[in-house]
Amino acid sequence: MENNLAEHLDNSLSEATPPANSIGYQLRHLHGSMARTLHGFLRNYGISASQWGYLRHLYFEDGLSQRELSESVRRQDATTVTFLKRMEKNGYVEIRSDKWDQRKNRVFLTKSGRDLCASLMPFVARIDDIAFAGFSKNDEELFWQMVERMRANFDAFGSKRQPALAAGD
Amino acid sequence: MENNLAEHLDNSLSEATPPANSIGYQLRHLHGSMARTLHGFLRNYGISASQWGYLRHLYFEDGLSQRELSESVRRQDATTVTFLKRMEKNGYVEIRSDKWDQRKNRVFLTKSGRDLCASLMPFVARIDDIAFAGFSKNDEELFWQMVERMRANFDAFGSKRQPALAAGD
DNA sequence: AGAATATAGTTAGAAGTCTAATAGATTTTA
DNA sequence: TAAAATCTATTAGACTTCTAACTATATTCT
Repeated sequence: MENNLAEHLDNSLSEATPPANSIGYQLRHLHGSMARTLHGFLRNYGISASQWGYLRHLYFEDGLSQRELSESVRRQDATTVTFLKRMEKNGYVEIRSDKWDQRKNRVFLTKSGRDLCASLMPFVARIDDIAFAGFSKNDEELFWQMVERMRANFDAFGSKRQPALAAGD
Repeated sequence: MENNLAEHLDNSLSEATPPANSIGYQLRHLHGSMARTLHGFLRNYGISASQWGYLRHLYFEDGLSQRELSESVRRQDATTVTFLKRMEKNGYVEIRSDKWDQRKNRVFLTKSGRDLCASLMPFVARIDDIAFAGFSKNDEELFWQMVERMRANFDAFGSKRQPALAAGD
């Protein structure tokens, strides 16, 4: 992949793009299909895809503060509060106030939460197998690189952002 | 890309996958970065990314029934109702009852809605330029193929679905 | 024609997410 | 040390989306 960002952007204040050709539409569509499949796996356990994201992270690393957890799963602090309330009520997580810093809460997976994750994990892992079915090892690797590259492109654009489109132009 | 779906799935009731390696996490992350960028473009116009999806579709094809519109943008009928109420109030769309079938409404973009789309379109089109910056034409093409393939994989799995994981296993 | 079925759109209610404002705890600075 | 700034979590309110139940209209079948 060559890196010709500037040029690439310049020669294309492009023409109108039909929806189905846009990255936004396609990404959303793909994400939707994936989420539906995941939801199918989790439905019977009363766990949403979003909750699964939290639980899985805690399965690999718990004892995080709420802030750290939020960042790990890329959601806002406020969203995490909602998640924790529900999962604590269900007995899957436990929240203990940090010993040295009274502001912080530490989030732990309970035995019950850990067991749940362990039993679900192999099934959920199939999501990835389904996604990449028919991909060569090489293509799979390439796909990850592309996704990484693309995300970096957006993030780079976001940080050195132009002074925002004026409204009414 | 070879098509060895069945085999691929069989030899992998895989081990636990760390979050950051999962397609779910990565897709959501990428989609989030993209959506934030899009939101930045639209913010000053008081249009959400979701609304943009509807408007853009109508820009290319209006006169659809609500049902058809919902399917086009892959949202539920109920969601479309919410969208239409707001956009009609803002004067961007107009709803006329179908002449031959009283159940149906036909959705049209107003002059004002069409102008808005036209002025936003070139900016929003940059989203795709940003996404693919640094990609060769070939890589871009490959990426689309992979996305298409992946989505097909999920859809295929969804339709011939197993009798759903029993709860409590 | 009249009853049963199907289709289009709406409403109600729940869940998930975000932003902005707030309260409490800790650290920095004057 | 006291005041100011910063950090952590929470609350309040908005928005988007979904599912399920409902209403109105059309179509099909006997």
